[in-house]
Amino acid sequence: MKKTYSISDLADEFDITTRTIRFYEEKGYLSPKRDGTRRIYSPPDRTSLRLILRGKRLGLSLDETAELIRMYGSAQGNRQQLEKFIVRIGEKRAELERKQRDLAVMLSDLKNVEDQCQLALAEYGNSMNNTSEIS
Amino acid sequence: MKKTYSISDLADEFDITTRTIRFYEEKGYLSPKRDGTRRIYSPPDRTSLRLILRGKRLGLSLDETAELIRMYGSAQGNRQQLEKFIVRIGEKRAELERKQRDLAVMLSDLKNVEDQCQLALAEYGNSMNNTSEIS
DNA sequence: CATTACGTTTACGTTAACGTAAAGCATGAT
DNA sequence: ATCATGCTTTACGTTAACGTAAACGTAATG
Repeated sequence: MKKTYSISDLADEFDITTRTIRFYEEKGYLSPKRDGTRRIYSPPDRTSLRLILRGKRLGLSLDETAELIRMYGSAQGNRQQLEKFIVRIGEKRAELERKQRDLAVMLSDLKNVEDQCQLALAEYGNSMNNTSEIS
Repeated sequence: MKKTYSISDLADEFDITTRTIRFYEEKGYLSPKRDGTRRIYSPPDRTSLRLILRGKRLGLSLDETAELIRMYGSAQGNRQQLEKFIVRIGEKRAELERKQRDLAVMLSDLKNVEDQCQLALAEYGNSMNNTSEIS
């Protein structure tokens, strides 16, 4: 049950073009196997792609996302390296947590606007009811 | 107490260049008053800039952010317009909520890596203690 | 009064992240 | 056999969001 995917399988699944997938490979963010000349994607390849697209949705650059993906892979090294690594993780987390706060504020603002709209709509509903009662 | 800001006041405060601020104006996302030829920014101008930068951090395009800013301003119009508007708000909210989920997953993944690192570091700490006890 | 600091406009340059098109190979269906 | 389908490489084009530089105005300061 070693499932594999063609390039358009993935393109369809993630709603992107094959050009995009080839571009990611060209830049070194994907390295699928080949069947002759054709690209064969494994489940890990698929996961990498998903992570890339997730980062993209959050406004990370491909390089930033690639760094995160590398981070997921390995928590190894000597003490010095580990300590530096933890600092780096902390920076990334701070960045993501700021995005989280930004998002919370935007969603709250948006909800306020939505409530205002609903109120205005309710007014329309009332006048409609009134006029329909009058007529 | 009608506070105003120069272009470099805002550039310093938000840690961007004056070029960036002029670019936003050139594209119609800001419209400061003028003192002769010099740009004078009001608190609302400053707020607009903050909203733009917030959107940018979340990976929104300037146009998308501008649409959000327009949304904040006005919940008016006839019933048809209000209904369309609410649908549009719902779409935006869905998009932002997806970002929220993406962020939660990334932060969780990052925390796992961090924990692994801490564990590895603790190992180093133990062997250090051991060797120091031995020596 | 020359320098320093801050502002202005105009305009060409740059980078990331793809889009688009051309030209060709392989394979299964009609 | 040829037609459609799906894959390939190569390569030039495009857009957003600024960077960078030139050339200039103005106002305070040593």
